[in-house]
Amino acid sequence: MIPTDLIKGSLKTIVLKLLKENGRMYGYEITRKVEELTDGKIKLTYGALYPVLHKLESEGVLFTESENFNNRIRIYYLLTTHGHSVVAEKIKELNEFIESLQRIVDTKPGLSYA
Amino acid sequence: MIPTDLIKGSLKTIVLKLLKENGRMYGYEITRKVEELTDGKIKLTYGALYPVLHKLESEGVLFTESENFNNRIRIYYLLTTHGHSVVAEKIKELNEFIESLQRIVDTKPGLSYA
DNA sequence: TGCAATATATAAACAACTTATATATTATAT
DNA sequence: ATATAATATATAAGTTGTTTATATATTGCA
Repeated sequence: MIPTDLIKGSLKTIVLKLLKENGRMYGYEITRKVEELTDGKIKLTYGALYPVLHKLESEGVLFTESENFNNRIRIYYLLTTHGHSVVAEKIKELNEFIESLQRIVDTKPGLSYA
Repeated sequence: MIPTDLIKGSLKTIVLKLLKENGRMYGYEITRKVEELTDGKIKLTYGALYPVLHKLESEGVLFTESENFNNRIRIYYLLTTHGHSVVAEKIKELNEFIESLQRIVDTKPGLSYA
């Protein structure tokens, strides 16, 4: 419903925010959660999600815990100590972004009816 | 202040919304207006803005009017008839996106304090 | 005289995402 | 029995889009 190009830049922050909230999550779970929170309006693709998770891991923002669940491997992602401070900053930026977008979109369409 | 990667996907919609609002604008004016509306938090780069404007023109969403102002050429961009219906759709999508982001960011950080 | 602001534009390099593909298990429906 | 959907992770090629650097030119201010 919401075109993917709108979501692009926010993907990293969304992932970090969810991990902060839920302690630890695996990839598939993250996509489900985002769909649930947005009534199916935002659907993350794995081709975008996994590279982001791997990159955040290589940057020391996340670390993983592998577990066996019903003969399937589940890779949980968790925030590192450093990751916790990164999330706080990212969420602040996202809030500023949301505010800025609202100011742009909410401006009245001219006072033509006044 | 707001990292550019957050803005990326919304650039097109922001430009279209401003053109709808102001009738016609030139590139430099668009960057000024966005800075003004967001207290300097969003700064568009020309390397991103002009390709977007040119693409929208080639798609028939915008058309241009060149004028001479103080010996400088100003290229005004305006919405075509088709462009007007595109903007309406884009703004709707952006509003849905903003709502979705808010739902993700506003969820309580666990009921750990309840 | 030089710097900042105004004004548009392109190109090379880089980053990021989409689409397609591969693999494997479990549950549900037919 | 068999097929399909859901669960689950991952990579690669191709495409798209952005950053950074660069070019050009005028006006106003110090």
